[in-house]
Amino acid sequence: MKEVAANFNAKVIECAVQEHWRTNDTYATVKQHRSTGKPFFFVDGPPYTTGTIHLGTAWNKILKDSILRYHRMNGRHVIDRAGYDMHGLPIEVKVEQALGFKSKKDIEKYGIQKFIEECREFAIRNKLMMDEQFINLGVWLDFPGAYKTVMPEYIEAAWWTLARVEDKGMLERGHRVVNWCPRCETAIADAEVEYADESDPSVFVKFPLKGRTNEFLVIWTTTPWTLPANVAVAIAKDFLYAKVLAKKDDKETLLWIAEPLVKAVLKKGRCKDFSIVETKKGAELIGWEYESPLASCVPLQREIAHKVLAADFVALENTGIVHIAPGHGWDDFVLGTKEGLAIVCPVDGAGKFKEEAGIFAGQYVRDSNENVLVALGDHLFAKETVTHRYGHCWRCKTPIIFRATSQWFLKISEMRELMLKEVEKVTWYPEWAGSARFYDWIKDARDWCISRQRYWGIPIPVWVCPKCDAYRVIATIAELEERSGKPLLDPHRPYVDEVTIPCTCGGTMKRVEDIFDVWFDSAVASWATIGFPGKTQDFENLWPADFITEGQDQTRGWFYSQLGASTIAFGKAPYKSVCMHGFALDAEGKKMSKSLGNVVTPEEVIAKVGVDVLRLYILSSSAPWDDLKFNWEGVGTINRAANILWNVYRFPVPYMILDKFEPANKAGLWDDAYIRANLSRMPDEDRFIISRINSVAATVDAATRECQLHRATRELINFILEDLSRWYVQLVRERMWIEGESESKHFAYETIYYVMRQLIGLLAPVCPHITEDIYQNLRCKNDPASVHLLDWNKGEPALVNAELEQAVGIVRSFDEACANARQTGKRKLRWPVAEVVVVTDSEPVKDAIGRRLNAVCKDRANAKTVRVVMGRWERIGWKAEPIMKALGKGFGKNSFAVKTLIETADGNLLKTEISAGRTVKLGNGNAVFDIGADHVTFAEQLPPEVFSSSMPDATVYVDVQLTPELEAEGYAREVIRRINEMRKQLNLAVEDFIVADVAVADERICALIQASWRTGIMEEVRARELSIHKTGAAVKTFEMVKDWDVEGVAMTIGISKAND
RNA sequence: GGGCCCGUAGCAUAGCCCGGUGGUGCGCCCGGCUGAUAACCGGGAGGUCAUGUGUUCGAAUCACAUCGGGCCCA
Repeated sequence: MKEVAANFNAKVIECAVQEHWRTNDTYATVKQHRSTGKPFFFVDGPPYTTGTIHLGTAWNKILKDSILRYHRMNGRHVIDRAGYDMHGLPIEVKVEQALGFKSKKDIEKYGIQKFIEECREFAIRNKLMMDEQFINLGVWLDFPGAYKTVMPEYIEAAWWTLARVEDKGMLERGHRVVNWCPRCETAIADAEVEYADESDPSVFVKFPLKGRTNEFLVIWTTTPWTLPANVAVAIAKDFLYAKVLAKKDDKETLLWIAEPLVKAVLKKGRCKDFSIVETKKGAELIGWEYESPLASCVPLQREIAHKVLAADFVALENTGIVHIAPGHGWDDFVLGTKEGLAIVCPVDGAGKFKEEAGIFAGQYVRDSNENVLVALGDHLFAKETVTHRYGHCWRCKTPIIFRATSQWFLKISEMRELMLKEVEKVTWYPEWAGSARFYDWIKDARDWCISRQRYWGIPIPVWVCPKCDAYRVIATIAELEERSGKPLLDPHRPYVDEVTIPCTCGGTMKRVEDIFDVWFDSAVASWATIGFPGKTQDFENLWPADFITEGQDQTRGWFYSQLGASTIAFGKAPYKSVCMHGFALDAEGKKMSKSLGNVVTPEEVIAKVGVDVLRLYILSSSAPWDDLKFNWEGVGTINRAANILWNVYRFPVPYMILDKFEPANKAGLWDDAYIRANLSRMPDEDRFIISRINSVAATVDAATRECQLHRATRELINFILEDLSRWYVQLVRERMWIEGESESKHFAYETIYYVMRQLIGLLAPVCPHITEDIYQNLRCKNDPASVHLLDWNKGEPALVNAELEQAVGIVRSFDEACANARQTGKRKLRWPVAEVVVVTDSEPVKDAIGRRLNAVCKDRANAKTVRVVMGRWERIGWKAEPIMKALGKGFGKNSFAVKTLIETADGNLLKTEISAGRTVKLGNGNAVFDIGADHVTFAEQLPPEVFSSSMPDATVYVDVQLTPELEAEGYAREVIRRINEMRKQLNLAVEDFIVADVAVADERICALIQASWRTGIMEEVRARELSIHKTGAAVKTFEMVKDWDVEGVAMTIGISKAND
């Protein structure tokens, strides 16, 4: 055992521990040690490799690490491969920005090969940076062996999965409306759309009805640019529609609008005069034909037969008539498919109108809105601007458009039922994350568009024959090489694009150009991480995963993508349990964002308080699934708790070293045999703390098993502060100071050693560095080489003593009540008191304070005696207090006399009689009055210099009255304290001797101390010589002389170090 | 507009499932201890339990509505 640094310096400790782990390869040793245990298959949700980690990412890994460390200590062989998500649009966008690119054309010009190599380089660079940051957090995952979505084996897993999807008939090549980013020129998934406020025109447009003059349908839209693609309007069958005669500027028109909305619409069109000509049910409008108001300038529109249809999504909003452009809206598309409408889409991938859009050709759709309105001319009925939530590309923030294109889909909508069933089988922490949140999300799931028209991703392994249109899904690289007859250098674009396969029809199959949605990459992680399909053994033994944990945003992300892919490929969920965690917010509960300037980085926190405190803070301050409001004060509090842990650990070490203490062990291997064997002979405080640490262990174990790390950590912090520091250490101090051999001291050493060993074991998953540092200093020479090699303590019921814990609880309440009463009585703890009396009716209180822990009570209370009185303490008197209101009623003008009688009567006697239900006669000679229960109340009357305070089930009375003996002791204690203070100021060593002189101004006090305490003081301050005398006598020269005011008595104290 | 979660003293949290005096920590003020000491301990003040309505003898707790925050969706 070594001396321990006086100041707790987390950074120094953590650096040293990390270095120790590196040189001893501790992580590998721990894994090796557990390699024969029951497997615990964990899958790391792969963070995306852009830039540095933030507090939320840190939280995520800290949570994972703590839970996995717990399982390792419980003997599990943890599959702990880290993972990284390294493909996809976010990286492409970053690289594009770095290269100053504006569109896909720039990429093509630059060369796809060069471009993807840039992307690869970017991803790898970031991955290495993130490795380092995670390792600095103390996270023990397999980082060198991490799965990376860019590896050929990984890509193969995605390919294999798609082939499997195809086998199940769940892959569909379809011409559908998808979310489209016109900047990235690709389809994006629902999950990639971000909603933000956008300003758009809100317009009401008149569509002329065919064969009628001056009669129109009025529609509403916020996307005028979709009007060139209009093919129909939709109404609701059951709504009532009105034909309105509207007058404006002396012109009359006939307008069809849903009847309840007429007034509002005409107001927007500034028509003051109008009248309803006729009304019809929506059903009667079906089949009406109309013409496009853009027919003259958009050739495409002239070829379309526009008509009125019914649709159930039409709401009683705006005009009640909905513009339908099946090429540019999801509902429109579904309706169009059902009704056999033309799916027109005169917009290209870059969001520009094609030739068929006539005068708008070449214009960017959002820029063309104004031109469309101009072209509408008189058909524009009303126009205003709205700000509404609109979808944006998650990466480049460009407003998305809907566009009908040819894409590849996973038929999720057909899997919903099975997915919902599987969700129910998964254990969710918290329960509602699955049963409510995730369940609702899946209920509404649509088919998943998995194709992207981009470059940096897993190429979709589909080869199509241009001659016969047949396609083939390739499952593995080997299959591709075999069919193509050529080796594959790299399964990425553009290398894979060059590979062709002969078709059975004689044609040559070419790969479709698309790559996978990056969410599909991570969707296959649970089997890709164990090498499937390349290797199958681990898959058969391990899959599905025992546990995953990610943030609440992954409900629609990874929880979902994995479930979808897995349910199609294997018919079941890829995980058995899921813990959903929250987000890291700022102290006000707002999202941390660069623009708000409220971002706190993990580095900042680590720089101030170190990693373990950050870990303990994050895990203890909120439940995993609640959002974390980051708060520096809270961090400070946890740091203080860590500091107290350090002090508690440090406190006995010097004494143990001095005594060459070594805990009882067998051949250098420590266990708790000594504690078990000697427990019954140990002092109560030792048995208490041993019991407590085992109760705590049981609580911590139960909480951790349920992912309730906040409960586990709070329990541990509470134990350190309350039980260890504030209680046990206070009680055990004197035993540490015993010089020479002592069984009592030895018990204390063994106890505190045992408790520290158990405590650091329980704390090791959360604070891996501090506990390792402490363990390395405490371990016996043949003990396991790391705290992380220890077995978990679930709490040993045989060592738990509930009655004792309860008794100590009572004594601690007593302790607090004493302090309270002393404070009221203005008697410092240093000054002894003659007696403390506890009045109670409770047997447990009586037993704890009066018998079992009486010695502790006396010590804590600094009292000569502590005794318990059941029922009533004879020194407590009762004072009768008249109730004047009642006296006035009962005694009229004699009230005042009665009042005096009551006040001067013997309160005790009065109370006894009245409590027994009798009346008491009080008189002053001339008159006698009957006093009953109505007339008086009783107040407790304490003897002089007795002060009380209440505790649960009892009242504590402290008698602070001084006797000469008590006074002498009190002053003696004051002198001792001051001499010791001066010793410290002189920097004397604990074992140094001194000579001292005390001059006291008050003759009586001087005599008191002199008479009984001179020797006592000399012992306590290690004085060779001590003179106590009245002020004024000649004083020798001392190294230090100080004047003191001791409770109003002036003293001059001089001390010097004794020679020799 | 919809789903889920959260709202308790200046700050952070427990209690809510299963209704019966709202605990705790930090900070603040006062005090104690002085061989854990640039540490440690005690006491005190501080609460419309977001708001409103309902159920009930009784609501922080149950129900409904509103407001505010977060995540997700349309």
